[in-house]
Amino acid sequence: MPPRYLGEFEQMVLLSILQLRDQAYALSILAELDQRASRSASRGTLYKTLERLETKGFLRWSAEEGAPERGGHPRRRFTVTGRGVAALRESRDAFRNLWEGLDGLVEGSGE
Amino acid sequence: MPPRYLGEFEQMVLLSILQLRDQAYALSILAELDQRASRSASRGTLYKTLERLETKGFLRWSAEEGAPERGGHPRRRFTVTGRGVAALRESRDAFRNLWEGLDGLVEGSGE
DNA sequence: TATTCGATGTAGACATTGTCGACATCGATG
DNA sequence: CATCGATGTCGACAATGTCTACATCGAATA
Repeated sequence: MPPRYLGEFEQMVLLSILQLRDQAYALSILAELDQRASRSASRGTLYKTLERLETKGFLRWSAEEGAPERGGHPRRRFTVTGRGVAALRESRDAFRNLWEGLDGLVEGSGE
Repeated sequence: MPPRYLGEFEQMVLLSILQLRDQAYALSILAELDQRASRSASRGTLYKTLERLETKGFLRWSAEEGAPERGGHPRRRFTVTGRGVAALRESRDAFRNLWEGLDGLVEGSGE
């Protein structure tokens, strides 16, 4: 039975792809992650996650068409599948319920 | 160097404790998780997470004082530390930025 | 033209987190 | 005394997070 939930980083990656629309390439995902979530990760880390996410059917990719083809490898463009979006939504809802009413409490004086 | 981020389940556990205020006992945390996030987990899973969270300084616990003392073990009451709250806040902010503007997109027609 | 650089991606290893089931304690009940 | 219920502890293993090599190939450059 495959895992039922998305890990923390997996969610971030999926969300970054969604944000980038048709510009979701590995390197730009890394930049998006860094900008929006102040989260830095190596390319290896990202690719591993991308690979697992694909295996689970949460994302797809296609080699960039009619593109400059500058490197030794064709650049891959990633897109989130419907299942991926659904998983994201479920997780978001769960957290919304868990956070309900806590914002003020958490924003006030600590400890 | 200890890990910088909270895992998905760790966040949920911390949030459940916050929701329960002074009623955060292991079994009630499990119930809270199930009710708010439809997330079920065994006691073993929860205790392991609780133990790791404590090691990282994100939560504390105290044996229930002047209580009925019904079982072989004193019941433990959990509370989130200031560091725990801060970690939660950071994670929440990161996700807020990542979700920015995507709600509509995700709510609409799928795939 | 040989070297280096930049943009990609792959592979393998290992650390952290998520997950359980089995085991143990002890008062209350049958 | 055998069970049950409320607690916790342990040890094993699966899933996720993370990095450092390593490899390719066009372009820029020495």
